Amino acid sequence: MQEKKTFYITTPIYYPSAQLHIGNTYTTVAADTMARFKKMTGYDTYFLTGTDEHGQKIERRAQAAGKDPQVFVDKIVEDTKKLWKLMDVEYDVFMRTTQPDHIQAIQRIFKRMLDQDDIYKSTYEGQYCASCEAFWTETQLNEGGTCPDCGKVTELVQEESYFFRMSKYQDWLIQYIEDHPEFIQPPSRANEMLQNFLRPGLQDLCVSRTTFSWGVPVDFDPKHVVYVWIDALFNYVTALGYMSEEDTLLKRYWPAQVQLVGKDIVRFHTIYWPIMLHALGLPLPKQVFAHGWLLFGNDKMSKSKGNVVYPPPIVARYGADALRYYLMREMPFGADGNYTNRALLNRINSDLANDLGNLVRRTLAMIEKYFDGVIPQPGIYEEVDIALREKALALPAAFEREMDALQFSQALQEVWRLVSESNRYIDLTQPWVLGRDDAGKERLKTVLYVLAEAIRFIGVLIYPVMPTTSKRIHQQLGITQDAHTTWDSLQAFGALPAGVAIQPGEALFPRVDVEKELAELEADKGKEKPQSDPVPVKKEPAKAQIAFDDFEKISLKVARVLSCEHLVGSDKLLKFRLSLGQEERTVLSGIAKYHDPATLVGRKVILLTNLAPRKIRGVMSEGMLLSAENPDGSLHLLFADDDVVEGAEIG
RNA sequence: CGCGGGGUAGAGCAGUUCGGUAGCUCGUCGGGCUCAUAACCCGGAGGUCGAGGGUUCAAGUCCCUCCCCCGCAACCA
Repeated sequence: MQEKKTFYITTPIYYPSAQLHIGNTYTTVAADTMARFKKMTGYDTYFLTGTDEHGQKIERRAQAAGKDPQVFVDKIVEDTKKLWKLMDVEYDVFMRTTQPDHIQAIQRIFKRMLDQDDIYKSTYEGQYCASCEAFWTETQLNEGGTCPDCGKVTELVQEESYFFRMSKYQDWLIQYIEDHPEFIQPPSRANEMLQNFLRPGLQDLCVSRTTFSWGVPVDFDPKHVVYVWIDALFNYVTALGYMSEEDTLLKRYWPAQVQLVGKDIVRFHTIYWPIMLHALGLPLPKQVFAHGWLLFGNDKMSKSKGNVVYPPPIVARYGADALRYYLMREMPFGADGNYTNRALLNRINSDLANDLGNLVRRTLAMIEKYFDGVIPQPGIYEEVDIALREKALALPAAFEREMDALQFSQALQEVWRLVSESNRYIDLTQPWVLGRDDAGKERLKTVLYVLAEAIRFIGVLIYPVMPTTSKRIHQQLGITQDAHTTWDSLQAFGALPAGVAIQPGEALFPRVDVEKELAELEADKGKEKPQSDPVPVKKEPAKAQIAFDDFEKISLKVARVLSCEHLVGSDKLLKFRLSLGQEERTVLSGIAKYHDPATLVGRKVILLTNLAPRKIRGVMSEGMLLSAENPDGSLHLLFADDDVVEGAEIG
């Protein structure tokens, strides 16, 4: 049996000191897209993501929260996994540096480095801020030598530390980078490393700490813990069983084909990491790809600026696929990009709703209309048909070329060329004219088949980026066999089975009202508490099922607000005078904080009319107004359409 | 001279490796079509390609000088 080619891809392991945001999501979705693509094209694929859970910052955060560090990170890890699930990220392994097997492997690695004299014990000297318990370099300090974090005066402190002999390997690495231009991508990053760090000369790297204890203990010198460089970077191989008894995965997948990193951690992944791998006799990853950052508008995302974007509210509104598409399409991978809600919404409307969604819908609608929803058997291909067919057949190669270069945006652009061409094809062939007579209908069979087949191609190609939409498209085309949705099925134009009933469903991507959505997203953000659960859904135990008879006991009616005012002596209550047509009632409602009474007069509201009357603050309230409660506790009155007559029964 | 990235139509970007009529998306204006999610298709307007100088038959693209913006200090992608 022939061995499949392997493809190992990693994201950085994230630091779980706070909720992950859209930047982390960007990297991870990119890795997922790549992994799905490689899997689809026949590679034996392995995809790693995870969390780097040690270090002083987490130790302090946990302390501040009054929690054990492990408990603290467990919670964030749980949220992180939920986020990946929400984003349809299918990793093969979620690596955590607090796993026992990792800890043991790190201890062995540390010992081995010491034994072969790559690590030595010495003292670390630096400016230390006692308040922050952190070392700073001279250049990091404020003018006057104060701590950049808290502004207090720092002191020169010595700490016993283990050091890795980076300098020993620097010439080897310079040579390696020069000999392997593909190793660091984009190439400008390689320049940066060579100019700034490698050529000026590397300093030996401090690889242990004694100032905190939340880390992998150095087993032969227990007052030290292994510092992040070794602890975190080596996860990429300990996850495969390096330094354990079971290392078949390591043999199978290492070296990685691609390691994705943000531009801020390029140095660690292209200098320290390769040197340490080399020192241990391991091969280097084929490529370290540094992508840019997602900026908000032109600003850095920053909690203090209040512009950090979190995916869950976006996914809740538009679905994971829309966000995945935007992230992969909007900016070239490698350069910085801007995230704006407006750009996202515009992409959803133009690319997804207008171009793709509408193409699918209009095609299916015509198959429905002219052939009773059954995909027709094509006849002889004419010139226009052949032109579209050739474009479709040429697509996979172009797509693969761009994907292999991690140019997701370009790859999608290629697919959208076929989307456009297909829309154009409809204009050229004018199916609605063909449908008018029998002669035209023969020709129409071919036209609609060609269209449906082009859509099948599109469905297959978008799978890595939009897995759900891909499936929906194929479902709507009535495809039931997986063989018709594989990469190999794109070798021939015509795999779509004729004579099968299509299954038209909901619009793939409904158009959105940009201005309205922008306002609502903005409102969502105000209510959202970034430190809280990323899925801002209050989980209350579901109420027990009721019988219809139970519902029948309730009388809901539409009422018109005749007057509304603050109830004197209460800051919560509004006093309503309501008309139900035949009768009028007085009702109190505890929504004064969220509604201005003046704006409510004349509105149609929903009243629970048969609730037992109750005296509140001396006023008899005859019923209850329905309102909705947001997760933040705010209350919003529910309104009925103006067309509804007052007194109308609701049921 | 610290290092890197960038300055191209109203907006967002590609094109610069290996000089040869300035391109894409959105927006805008006009037309077409009516199968479709007011969607789709065609066409137009709109740019001294940051400034100046140089090389060349020819420069957004090569060379020199200068100006401006952004990162390298993070919420660490």
